[in-house]
Amino acid sequence: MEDYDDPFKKRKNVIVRVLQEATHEQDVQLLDGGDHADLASTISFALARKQKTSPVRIAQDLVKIINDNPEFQATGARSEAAGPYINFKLDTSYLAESLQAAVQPGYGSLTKKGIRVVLEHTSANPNGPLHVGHIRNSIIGDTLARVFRKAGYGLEVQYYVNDMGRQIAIVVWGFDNLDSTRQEGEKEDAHIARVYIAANREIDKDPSITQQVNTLMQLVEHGDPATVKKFRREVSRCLDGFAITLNDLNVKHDRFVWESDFIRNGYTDRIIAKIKKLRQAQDEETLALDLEEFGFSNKYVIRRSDGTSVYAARDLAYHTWKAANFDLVIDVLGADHKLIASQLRCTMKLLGEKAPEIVHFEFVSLPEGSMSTRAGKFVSADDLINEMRKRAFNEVTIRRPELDEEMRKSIARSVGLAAIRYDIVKVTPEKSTVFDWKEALDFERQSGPYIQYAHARACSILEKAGTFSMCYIPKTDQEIALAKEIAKFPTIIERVASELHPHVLATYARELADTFNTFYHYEQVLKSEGDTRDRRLTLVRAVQNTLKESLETLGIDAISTM
RNA sequence: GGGCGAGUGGCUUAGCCCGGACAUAGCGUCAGCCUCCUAAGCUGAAUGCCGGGGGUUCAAAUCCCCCCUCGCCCGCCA
Repeated sequence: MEDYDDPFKKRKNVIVRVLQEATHEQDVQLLDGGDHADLASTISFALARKQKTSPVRIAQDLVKIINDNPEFQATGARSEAAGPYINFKLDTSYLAESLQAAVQPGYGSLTKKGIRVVLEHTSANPNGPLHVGHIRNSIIGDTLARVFRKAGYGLEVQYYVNDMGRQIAIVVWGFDNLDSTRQEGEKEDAHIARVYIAANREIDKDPSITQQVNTLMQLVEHGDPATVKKFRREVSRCLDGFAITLNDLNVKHDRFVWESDFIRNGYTDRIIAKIKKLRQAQDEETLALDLEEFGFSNKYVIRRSDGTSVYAARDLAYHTWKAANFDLVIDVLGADHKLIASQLRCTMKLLGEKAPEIVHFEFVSLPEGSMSTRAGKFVSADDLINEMRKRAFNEVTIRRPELDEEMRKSIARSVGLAAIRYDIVKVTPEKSTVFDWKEALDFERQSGPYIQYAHARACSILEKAGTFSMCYIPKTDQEIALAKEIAKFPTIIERVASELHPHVLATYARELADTFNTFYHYEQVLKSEGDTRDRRLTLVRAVQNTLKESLETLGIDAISTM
């Protein structure tokens, strides 16, 4: 893909070509030079084997050839041998090019790709409020959505509403049979959870209730108007509650897609008909797929013996619809969906359809064990948000007592949100985590507020600076270090979109803030004079803009004072 | 029992796909820094057989095999 014309990558590509020419090797991957250089090559080791010479000798010879190459000279880079390693050091021209891009609004945006992507995330069952496990899904999903937009993809974000599951039938049974009036000031989703938990307790006491729940499920599948209406009403109320939470988290969906629609519009029947024709189909009492040849030991059931569809059938119908309308399908799912997601992917391929890319994240548990809506054992996202805002408000009041209350409240909302989103997105999705209040409420060092603070500092300097002339050539070590960090941003966006790893962006934003804080400590900006002042102010403008773009891509407010 | 994921200083964590030059950072501990652009900050010190054992390689946290521990999953639930 021909993205944003990255000044660093441009030079790297030339060096790769020159190196290929000099060595007659195809595979000449360059690595990060660390402290030694901008880029480095270890090709000498491999050549030493073939040529039966010492790698040190080879490195020395190669450096001579490379430095004589006119194409290489044009990049402004120079190469030198350090033992067997070949180090490449770039001049600051690429930094100047990067900085010019970095002061522009929207820095980091890549060129439009003309690829339509559908991203599904959150999709929690509407049987109780979102908890800290669900919002790991929301925050990973929403961050990826922001990255994909920035990376130039056409994007639609969907929430798949499971409105015909057993859990919802239990909720409906609860409203029909238990004392279930809403309490004063109770949020809709919390109300649903209370009834759901109570209904489950009744079922535990009297298992015969299960029959009544089954009846409700059959009625809804066959489209009984009164039952459908009840299901829709409770699910909608729960979603109204979710909407408040998601809005507080700065998480946005473009469309809510209802599972039951895929029964009504005939998609599920159609997919069942297609599945029947597969060689792996077993159409007996139930309709199921035998996927053993693909390594699945259990049957993948599509239709029950009573003729009703199971979740898998509707999910296949939904994914077929997505595959038909988009170029790339991405789902963000919890680790508990790994098996069924790979069965779904396998089946989609058998049907000749585009299989979704799945981003799995591992579980969030509590110190006392795993969370359960059914058992009422969870920390709700709403509680977390409220606690975080309270903490942030206290903190702002201590630091900025002179600000009026409205202002402090507004800052506290942004800071609280930053703390939550960053705390969750900073760790790789593959790692299971234990929710820890103390850590979540931390506003220091590796936190969202820390990055916001660096941004606010930069804003403050710029505000005091007044007008200045842009000067894009960094000079001192601190200036160069900061410029190098700023220059990485577009590559980071590209990497996150291809690896589907949003924590990479979180790490980058933190490292950028670190580098700026160090710069801030060592180099005077406003008190410096002439070219130096212009140069440093240009850097501050570039870092401010890059921090802003990074924060906003993380769904965090880039506030200018705090 | 089988499948998937994780195991990195006291705690949390990056790097692993694509093997290279002293393993990233934070918390905590210790020692410093506000007549200086926002101290939600900065500097320095101590703390690592990168879960264990084999192997491949000039070179392994990274690749391969075995084992151990933890999490998730293996339903005519969703």
